[in-house]
Amino acid sequence: MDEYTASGFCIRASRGGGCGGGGTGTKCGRWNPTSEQVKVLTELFRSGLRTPSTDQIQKISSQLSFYGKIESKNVFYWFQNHKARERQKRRRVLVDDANEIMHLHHMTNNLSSTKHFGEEKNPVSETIDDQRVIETLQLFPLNSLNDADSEKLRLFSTDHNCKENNASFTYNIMGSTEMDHPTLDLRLSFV
Amino acid sequence: MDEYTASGFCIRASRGGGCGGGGTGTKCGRWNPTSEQVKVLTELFRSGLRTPSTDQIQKISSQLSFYGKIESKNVFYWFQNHKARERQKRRRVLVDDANEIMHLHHMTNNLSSTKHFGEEKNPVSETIDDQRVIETLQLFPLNSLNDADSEKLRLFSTDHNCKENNASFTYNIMGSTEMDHPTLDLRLSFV
DNA sequence: TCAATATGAATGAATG
DNA sequence: CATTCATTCATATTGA
Repeated sequence: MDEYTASGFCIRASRGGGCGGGGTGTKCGRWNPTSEQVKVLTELFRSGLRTPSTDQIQKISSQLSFYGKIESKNVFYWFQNHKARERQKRRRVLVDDANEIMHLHHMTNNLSSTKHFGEEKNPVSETIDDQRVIETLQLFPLNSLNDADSEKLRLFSTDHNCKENNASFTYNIMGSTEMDHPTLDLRLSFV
Repeated sequence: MDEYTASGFCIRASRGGGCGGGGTGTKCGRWNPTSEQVKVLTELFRSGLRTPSTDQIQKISSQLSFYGKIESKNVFYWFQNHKARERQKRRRVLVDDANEIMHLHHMTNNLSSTKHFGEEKNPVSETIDDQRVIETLQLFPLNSLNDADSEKLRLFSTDHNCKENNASFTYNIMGSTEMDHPTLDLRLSFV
């Protein structure tokens, strides 16, 4: 459940508060890496370092302290976060790309080449002409779900045969008083 | 032009805002959610969804891409931000209430000792009296960690005494064009 | 035009 | 290693 872990309180004082001592004018609170520090860390990461050992962390921290205040734990966390986030990013990008391809597939199937005009768009990547894609999708008539879209039909069907089959993500037309779009079936989201 | 009057000192080079690395637009523009997308997300949130799992995020994103360009990342951030900001708001309200109660407390203390209600702290949350907790924690020595964290102890609380111990520094001046600082000898890091 | 605000994006620091 | 939270940065939007 939403048990709030009785944990981390951020104990930070306000800006410029105590934190005492600091000769380098370091702000109390969390580590604020210097651009040089980030540069070096990134370089290390790029060179293949992922999970530095304690010794390596110590050394790196020691060296990076040349550019500003730093602790070993900062280095440790930096690598942890960097690694995790790169992994996340990769995962999400992959899925997103798959989705986009699916959408483009649908689009081209539906529109059937009514877009020759303006074709001089740079085909470098699918990300360049975002606007166009967005417009296209937005203009895409929601009612034009003809039988060709078997998949979409299935997705948008108010059918409720997907009780425990979490594999299928179904829509559930809500009251539809003036809802011009299908809504997510929230029940499935809490499985 | 970019005069940051109050906060200023944004010395960090390109952290954060960078449009690097396969972001949404891949150009510096950030995701601009459609009203339908926002509507659906808000509905999900209102229905109790706070931290969707990765799968849920991907599904939501996939479905919302029907209304416009969107990435999993956007859904992820949306929920993070929404949740955090609701929490912020609530916390502020709580603090305000606490202050008010304190005021009332003072007043009623002067008047009489009628403070029977409100005595039982609701165990729901530990954040009721932030001020008090914060003060306590700040005074807390922070050394009282149990041996369960021996590993972390060894790593975290040992150094950060970045003195002039540069004897062990190993510099490797790279033939960089305008590198005004010494660089880490990466070879040391991979031993 | 320029502020204040809302909000998308990022990241440091944890926790399990 | 994954997930989460607090905080901060940056920008789009909006109001005066």
